[in-house]
Amino acid sequence: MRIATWNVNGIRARLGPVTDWLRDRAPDIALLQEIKTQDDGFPREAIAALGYEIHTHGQKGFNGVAILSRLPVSDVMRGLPGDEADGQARWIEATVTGTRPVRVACLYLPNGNPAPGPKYDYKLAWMERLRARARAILASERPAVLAGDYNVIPTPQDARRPEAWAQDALFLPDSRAAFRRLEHLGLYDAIRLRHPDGGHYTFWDFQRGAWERDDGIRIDHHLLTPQAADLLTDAWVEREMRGGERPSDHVPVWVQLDA
DNA sequence: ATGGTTGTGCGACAA
Repeated sequence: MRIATWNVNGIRARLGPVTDWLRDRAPDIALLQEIKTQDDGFPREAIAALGYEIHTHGQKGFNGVAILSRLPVSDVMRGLPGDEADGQARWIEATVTGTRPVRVACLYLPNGNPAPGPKYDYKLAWMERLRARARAILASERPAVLAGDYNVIPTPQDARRPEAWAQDALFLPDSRAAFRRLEHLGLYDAIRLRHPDGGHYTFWDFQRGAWERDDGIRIDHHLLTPQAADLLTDAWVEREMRGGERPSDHVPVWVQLDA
């Protein structure tokens, strides 16, 4: 079972690249963030025609997440629990069954800039809700993958120029500490497990020639329960997608599980 | 210090 997460930065603007990618790379499961459309605006036909079941949690103009799967999907849950008043579409979760069932969550963690301020407060509160949900998923003692745009640079080796991010919500000490708290529950960062060398950036800003300078950061992650980590056979970043036609500012990040 | 770019949707705002 191969699972890819990709912040597409607008599914309608990216429909060509996304359908080409689904056809060429054929992920079993694709977890998309920032679809930037309501559910009824999602281009279902073009993607369903490639053999994918589609489950969306959309929002007008901003945010929005989706699960695309060539394998059977069950028990879909929309919205991160813990705040009934939160209307932002940043979480969808489901069970996908290959040779065995895997619980998969697709998340778009708040950016949090500018920090300090209400947006940063929302980010940290959201991460605390994520921790509660992760704890419940871990308690099932089953294979589960929590993947998406975490908007957190976990360590200095995850940025080409860490000093440039010192005051940014993606790298502030409280953001990194909250990410570590997730890991300390017993979740494993798949790219870190397979590639402890650093680099492996997943995002390059559209501005200032960031891609041409390889001025990247690693903010898109797969966090695995121990039962999923036991099944992990590979993890990689599809870096070359950033140089393609009409790219997103993020690239796909993959895991392969023996499941 | 500022401005640089992209997407949504048509004026800002988010990133």
